[in-house]
Amino acid sequence: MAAQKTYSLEKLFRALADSTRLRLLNLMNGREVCVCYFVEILKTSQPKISRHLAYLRRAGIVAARRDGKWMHYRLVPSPAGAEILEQALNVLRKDKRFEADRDRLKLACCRPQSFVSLQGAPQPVHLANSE
Amino acid sequence: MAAQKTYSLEKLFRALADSTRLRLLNLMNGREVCVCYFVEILKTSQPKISRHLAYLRRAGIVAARRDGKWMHYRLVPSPAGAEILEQALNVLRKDKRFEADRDRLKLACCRPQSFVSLQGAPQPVHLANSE
DNA sequence: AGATCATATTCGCTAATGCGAATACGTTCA
DNA sequence: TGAACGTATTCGCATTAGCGAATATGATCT
Repeated sequence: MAAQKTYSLEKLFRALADSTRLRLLNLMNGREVCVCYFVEILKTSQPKISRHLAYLRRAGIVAARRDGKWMHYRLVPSPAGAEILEQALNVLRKDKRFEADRDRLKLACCRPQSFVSLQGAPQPVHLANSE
Repeated sequence: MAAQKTYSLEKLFRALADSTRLRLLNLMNGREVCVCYFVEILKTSQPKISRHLAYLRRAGIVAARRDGKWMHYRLVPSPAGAEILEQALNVLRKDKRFEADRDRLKLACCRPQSFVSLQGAPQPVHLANSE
């Protein structure tokens, strides 16, 4: 349909060549997550998170959904170069540094009341179509 | 052994986030190739090729071997994040743009005499340990 | 040793990237 | 409507990456 100007693989790798974006993707692996959770878990400034999410969105890797004042992000089911992305997510799953992020996310899901910034925020929701 | 300062995955993706480097890796997939062949096939300046090869070498993805005045490059058997790299090479194998490079390389191997820059140059040699 | 060849590196320069700070936008609720 | 909240975007800056041109290195051959 759309003629891809540059090598799509290069575009994908560019999108993956940043640790903040990798951490975001890792957290989105299997669930739809609200921006405020990213900010809390990664302990990073909100504009920075937002910019990287926009980057991933433009790259066609994630999709956003508005829910009142909250924005939820999830992985796009089958973007171009999906095998690579799947493989990357699998590697992240095994990496201890990224596991720590996921653990903190789970903790925040269990006890959102102990995180000031998450009061009243919609919790991440597990996605069905992910293995 | 060596403590990896940055996320190794990020490093790998950075190395793959450039079309020249992807084309080089594609040509090295399964063979050890002399620099002059890269220059001829990619129709790119020699310093540019050399710099990108140095980048891949520093990233631990390829290794160099000197043979008189010629330098041969090949993929390192099992670098960090090998699954990703393998997957990437597989995607390149299916991509028509990259296939064209490989076709030109094969042509150059068959008829090196018709390429001025390849006179007397050692031909690419197929590697055993690649599937 | 000097010439030649293949390859590597250095030197500006330009363009792209990532960031914090500030600000704008869109929604909800009083 | 206006205040408050969550999120997105803009701005200015510093760092990095990629490039062509020139030059350096290392090997071979006379």
